[in-house]
Amino acid sequence: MLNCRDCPLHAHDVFVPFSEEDFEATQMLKVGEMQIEAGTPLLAEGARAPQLFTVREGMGLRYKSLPSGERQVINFIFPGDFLGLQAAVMGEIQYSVEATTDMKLCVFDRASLWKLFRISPERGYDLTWMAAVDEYMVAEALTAVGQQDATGRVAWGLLRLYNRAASVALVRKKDGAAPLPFRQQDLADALGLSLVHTNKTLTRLRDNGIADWSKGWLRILDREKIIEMAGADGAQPLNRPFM
Amino acid sequence: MLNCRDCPLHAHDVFVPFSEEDFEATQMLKVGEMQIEAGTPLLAEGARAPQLFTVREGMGLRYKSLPSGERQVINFIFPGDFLGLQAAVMGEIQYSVEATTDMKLCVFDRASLWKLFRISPERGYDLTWMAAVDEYMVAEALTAVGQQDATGRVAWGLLRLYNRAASVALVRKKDGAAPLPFRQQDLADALGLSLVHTNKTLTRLRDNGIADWSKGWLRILDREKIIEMAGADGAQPLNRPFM
DNA sequence: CGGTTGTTTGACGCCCTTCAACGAGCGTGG
DNA sequence: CCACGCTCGTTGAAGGGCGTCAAACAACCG
Repeated sequence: MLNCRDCPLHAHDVFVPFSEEDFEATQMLKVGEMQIEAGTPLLAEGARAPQLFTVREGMGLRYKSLPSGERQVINFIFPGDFLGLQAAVMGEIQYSVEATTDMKLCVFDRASLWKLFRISPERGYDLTWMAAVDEYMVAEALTAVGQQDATGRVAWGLLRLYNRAASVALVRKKDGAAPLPFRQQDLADALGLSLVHTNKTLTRLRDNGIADWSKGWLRILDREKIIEMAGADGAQPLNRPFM
Repeated sequence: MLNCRDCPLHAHDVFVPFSEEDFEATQMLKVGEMQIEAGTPLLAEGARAPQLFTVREGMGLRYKSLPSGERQVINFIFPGDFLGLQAAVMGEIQYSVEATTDMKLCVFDRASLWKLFRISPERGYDLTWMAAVDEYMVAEALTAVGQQDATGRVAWGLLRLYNRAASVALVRKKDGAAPLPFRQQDLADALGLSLVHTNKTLTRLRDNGIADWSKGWLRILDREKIIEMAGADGAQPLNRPFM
């Protein structure tokens, strides 16, 4: 089992460095590792998962389904994301998580989560911080979906995905492209747009030399422009702890 | 200064009861009280507020502004809400909070928040819980705004507002009406709809005997129907701690 | 090579936005 | 006491952005 000290996630600047105590407390909570294949559901709405996960490799989707059968993608999952915290503290899972690519996960015991707060107040603080960052990201999505038109939303979505990929060093050196293993339908469900209109908007962004997402890779061609279209400041993802 | 033991918020079932230690730890962090008038900004985007607030009385809005001048209402503020946690852990405020009615607040010192985790692991755990609940609520809003049409969104918004008011005993006995001091523009900005269309949808709900929001009071006329229209289960707001 | 999944493109229509104007309520000042 | 201005709610008309329907294309796979 990989020692937390050797976790490759520490290499990335977005993540706040661990102290000696952080390593010990985190290691104590870790109960194992897990690998799942692309397409596998990891958490399901309404279920009672006894585990918490940190994503070490791979990407996925977090979404909520409606009675009508549609779904809202709440967030895209990247390495460093911590899954199940909401379920752990609130008692029941309110959303589903699915692996889009193969994933490697670290597994933590949900029942002993509260112990972490006692063993290491610093790590407890970090958990609150992580929850706050999650809320911030969802609130940003809500703002984009609620206030922007289709072009703005797609621009915002691509920029967010690119920045998140870049923050964990997934960008390809030779051409600055980020891997994006999702379907257009996934982006459409995240932005509250129809598949068809999402597709047409992506085509327009490509033709206009703004951004090109094809064959699973995303390149930002005009960063200035897409930031403006996304109604965003150019800020990179905020620093945050991970588990 | 009101002692935490005498806080009227304890009367409501939505809130998890305090233990003896919870009282002590909370009281220790409390530095004062504050009253503000309707219309006053409480927190402003980009600012560095040194304080945290628990709403004891009154209602407000939490929103994010775009460069274009529009705003997305992230959530409506009710008694029991804890404000500024995100700012405290993430370092900078990402949204604004405004009082819609007069408000009474308890004030906590931001700088000593991290101490709380050391003094009382239970309260630290509660803070994470509260942050998770916040994220859950924003995610629900995102789902409504992203996947529902105007009727569904307005139904969802009214139902959410009614339930939140009911959970802190704001419902008027004689006719089951909840006070709703907001403007139609506020609801429109929360749902990503234009003011005009929000108004027309509200009129339709009223004419169809679903819900009646007028003169600042909201009555749910057909609970079954509005739950179905909102694409929600009939679940009441989740139990949660408060500060 | 047929089946499946995902992308692309065109046509059509409606839900919602925008523009515009009026009414209601209320506080202020003459 | 009424006039005036301001905010908020209400209503009608017109136009377009985006959803829906439909079908073809591309890639992959057993």
